Amino acid sequence: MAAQRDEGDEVVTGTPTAPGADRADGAPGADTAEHVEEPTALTRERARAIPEAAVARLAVYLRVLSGLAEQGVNTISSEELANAAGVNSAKLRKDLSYIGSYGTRGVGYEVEVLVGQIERILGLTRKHSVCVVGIGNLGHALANYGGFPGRGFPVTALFDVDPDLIGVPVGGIPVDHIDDISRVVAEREVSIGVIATPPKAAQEVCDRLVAAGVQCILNFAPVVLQVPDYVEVRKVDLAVEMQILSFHVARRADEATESGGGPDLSDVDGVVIRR
Amino acid sequence: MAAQRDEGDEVVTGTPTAPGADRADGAPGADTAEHVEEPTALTRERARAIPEAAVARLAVYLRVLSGLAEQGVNTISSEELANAAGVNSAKLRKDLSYIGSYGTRGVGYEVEVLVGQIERILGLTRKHSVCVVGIGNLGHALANYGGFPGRGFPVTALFDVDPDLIGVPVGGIPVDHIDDISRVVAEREVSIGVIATPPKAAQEVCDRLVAAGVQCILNFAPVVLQVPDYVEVRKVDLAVEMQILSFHVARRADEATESGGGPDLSDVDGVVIRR
DNA sequence: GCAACTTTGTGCCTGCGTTCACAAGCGGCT
DNA sequence: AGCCGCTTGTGAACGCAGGCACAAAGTTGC
Ligand SMILES: NC(=O)c1ccc[n+]([C@@H]2O[C@H](COP(=O)([O-])OP(=O)(O)OC[C@H]3O[C@@H](n4cnc5c(N)ncnc54)[C@H](O)[C@@H]3O)[C@@H](O)[C@H]2O)c1
Ligand SMILES: NC(=O)c1ccc[n+]([C@@H]2O[C@H](COP(=O)([O-])OP(=O)(O)OC[C@H]3O[C@@H](n4cnc5c(N)ncnc54)[C@H](O)[C@@H]3O)[C@@H](O)[C@H]2O)c1
Repeated sequence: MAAQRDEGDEVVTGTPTAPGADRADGAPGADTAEHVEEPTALTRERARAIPEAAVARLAVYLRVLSGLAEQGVNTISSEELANAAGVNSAKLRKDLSYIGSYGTRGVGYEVEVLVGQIERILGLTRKHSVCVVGIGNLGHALANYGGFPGRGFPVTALFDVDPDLIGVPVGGIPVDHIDDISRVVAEREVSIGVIATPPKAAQEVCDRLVAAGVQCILNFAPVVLQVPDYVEVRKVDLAVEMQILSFHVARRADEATESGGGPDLSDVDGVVIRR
Repeated sequence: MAAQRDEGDEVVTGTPTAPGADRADGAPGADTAEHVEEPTALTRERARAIPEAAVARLAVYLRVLSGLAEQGVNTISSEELANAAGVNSAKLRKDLSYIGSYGTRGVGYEVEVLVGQIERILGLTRKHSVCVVGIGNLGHALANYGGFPGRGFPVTALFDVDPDLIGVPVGGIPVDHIDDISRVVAEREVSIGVIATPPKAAQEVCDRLVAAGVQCILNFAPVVLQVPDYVEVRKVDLAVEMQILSFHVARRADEATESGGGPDLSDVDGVVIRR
């Protein structure tokens, strides 16, 4: 594991991890003892010193930066970039500091350098082959979408169970039967699986993907998938998004109601306070 | 009057989340009866005190509970429900406690009651009319999707600029021209707008939605939208999701490398350091 | 070469969200 | 009726993320 270091040499001095993260109290859990990890082990295991929230933002910065690069912009300050990305500039600088120090004080960041570094951290220097399972409404849209290949995520395999779809090319790629998933996934070195099947089939499809060796899954079906620890799942749940928006609508209506007598809805209050 | 300005000046557009989070609600439980406070104020405050993360989970619980209700399940414990929803049971109980105390100690929660209460909090007792702008690949999928109406989010309007699409029904609804957006949105009382146009058109479409009175937006285009404070935006960014997965792939490969000590290994590395 | 200015990188504080652990409450069993 | 075991609801601790503010570090101008 020798410390391999890239061109960027310097290495950020660790960040978080307070040394004295020991448990203060003396009373360990009564029931489940579990295992407590200790700093050293934890340190290595958690090579992910980068908070996931920061990773998500890095992806956004990357997009903004790519756009700037195309426009011929060479350097940009944290203030400007933060503005374009819709975040606080201090947060942006902190996010960037997780990946190293690539800025020049008094000047800003070199767009190209930042693009390169973020891509490196996000693992975009490799291509990540993607497969889509369930070529219905959504699956078709995904297969036809041109935005993925351009960003290093070529869709290389499509699966379904519908006999009418098997063999038919969608977005240039012929649909394979789900039963061939293991073989095809191995052949095309698929590393990310996208689930766009009806909810009922999602868990089974997920299991098959995992069995085929896929360790990263993006799930569009509105179900909670059960997977082994080593598999990473992200979900896109439109119904949940809608409901969150609905919650805000309700909140807003609630506040408005307060001043003006609302129509009939009376149930809004009563949220209550019981204790 | 839209009050929407673009990048030109620094609008700042406050942080995306938590608009006026200055509240330092002090007494959550308030079991001390002595300090009497006005129910109204507290009610409202209480309501808005639900963390957004909890709202998102409530939506998930709701789905699980709805499924259980259909299966004829009457009661369920926090442990079971937490399991089904993929969260920690303590967290689940705390989430539920935000909306009131509807459980029975020693027994659990009555499914129907919980469903009703969560729906109330999420504002699902009203229908929220949805419009989709940009009827391309994704827009078609969304328009054809049957899952929204069933959950209280009927899609009632579709917009595009492509003359070939105008008037053509998709999923039973004829596509209107974007220029008619204000009128149509008002007529059909649209409260949620979905943006599925190419990135370049997204900000403009967003501005039009806002001008038309839509205060909740779900954005699929990979751009950071600028909106007035009172508008709630949620985004679904597939590229970002992919990149987060990619990050995990890279990290994993990194860890593997560590033990194996691969010779050539590519560039992925040096992600972190810490000491 | 020095001073004034700009912008980064980060220590520190604050606040939120998560998790633990347990008293309180409820039903059932004896 | 009273006890026992189960499950809720929540106070409290903890850890992480966000944001401020400033020293460090670099640039530009004189
Ligand atoms: N269409 C949307 O806009 C939309 C929006 C939000 C969520 N979703 C979710 O995405 C998923 C797909 O939606 P859709 O509208 O494309 O559905 P769809 O019914 O149009 O397509 C589903 C496809 O999956 C295939 N399929 C079924 N079982 C399968 C299996 N075991 N293995 C492989 N393929 C299988 C079907 O043959 C079909 O082609 C659903 O879970 C839906 O809830 C869709
Ligand atoms: N298709 C996917 O699976 C997918 C996946 C991720 C993200 N996205 C994003 O979703 C958006 C839509 O993707 P798509 O594949 O459906 O694109 P698309 O090109 O198929 O469709 C875009 C539609 O928007 C319409 N349009 C263009 N300008 C408009 C305007 N000013 N007002 C109204 N309508 C306008 C076009 O006429 C077209 O019908 C894009 O931003 C894309 O990046 C799509």
